[in-house]
Amino acid sequence: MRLVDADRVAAVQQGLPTESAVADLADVFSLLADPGRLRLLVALLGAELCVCDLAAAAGMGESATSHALRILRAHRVVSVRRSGRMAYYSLADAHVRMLLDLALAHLAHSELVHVHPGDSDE
Amino acid sequence: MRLVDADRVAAVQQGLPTESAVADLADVFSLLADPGRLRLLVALLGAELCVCDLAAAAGMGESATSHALRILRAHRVVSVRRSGRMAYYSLADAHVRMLLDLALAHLAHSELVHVHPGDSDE
DNA sequence: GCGACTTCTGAACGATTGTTCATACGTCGA
DNA sequence: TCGACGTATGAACAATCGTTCAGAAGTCGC
Repeated sequence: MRLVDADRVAAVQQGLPTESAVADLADVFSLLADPGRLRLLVALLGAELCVCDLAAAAGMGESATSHALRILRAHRVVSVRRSGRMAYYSLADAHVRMLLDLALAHLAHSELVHVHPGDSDE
Repeated sequence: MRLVDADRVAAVQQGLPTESAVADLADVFSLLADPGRLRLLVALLGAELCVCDLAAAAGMGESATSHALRILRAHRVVSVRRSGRMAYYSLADAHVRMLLDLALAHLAHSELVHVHPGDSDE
C-alpha cells in the first residue's frame, strides 16, 4: 500500500478511537438516521408520551411506532413507564439528547448547512 | 386514531421540524452511521489527507475509500483539493465537525453512555 | 507518445434495514 | 369472565446500502 505522508498517517491512526468505540458511535448515529425514529425522539425531547400519541405526533402507524420504540429501547435511548395498558416513553440518553439539541439548533440557525435538492446529492 | 393527550400531541407536532428538515437531518446522521465513513471523518478532523493515506489510516481499501469519499463529497461534508494526480480531502462541514467533536468528547468522557455487548442490543 | 501511477466510476453481489400484515399478550370495564 | 382496547411481537417482503472487482480517466516522468 502506498503512502504519501507516513508520519501524518501514523499520527492520525493513533488519534483514532477504538474499533469498538467507532462501532458504538456508528450504532448511535444509525438510530438517528431514520426519519421516523428522528421524529419520535424529537417529540420525546420535551414530553413523555404514550405509543398512540407518539404515533399521531410522528405521523406513522402504531405498529411501526412500536417497532421503532423497540429498537430505541434496546439501545437504552428511551425508557418506558407502564401505567395499566398504556406505555409512556421518555428520552433516557443524555448523549442522544445533546446530539439532537445540537442538530436542531443548527437547523434553526442556518439553512445552508445541508445540501439542496437536485444540487449535489449524487 | 386514538389520542390520549391531544393538546400535548398538537404542541409536539408544532414543535417538530419540517419534513424536509427531518429528512436532511436523517441524511446527515446516515453519513455518520457507517464505521468506515466515521473513521475517515475522524481522520480528517485534524489533517488534510490524500486518498491513499486516508485508506491506510482508516484501514480500508482504496476503492472503498474512494466510494465513501464520493458520498461524503456529494453531501458537501468533505471538499477536495487536487494537486496533480493526488486528491487531498478535508472536512468542509462545520455542522458535522461539531457533531463529531461532541461524539468523541462523550467517548472520552464516559464509557457508560452506550450499550454493552450482549447486554441490551436486542 | 508511452508506461506507471493515483484516483474515479460502473455494475453485481451479499447483507442489512424498514415496513407491513397478522396475531398474540396484558389490561380495563361491564 | 368476556369483549374491547393498547401495545408488543413475529414473519415476509421490498428497498436500500456497503463491498468488491474490473476497468476508465487524467497526470507525471522518461
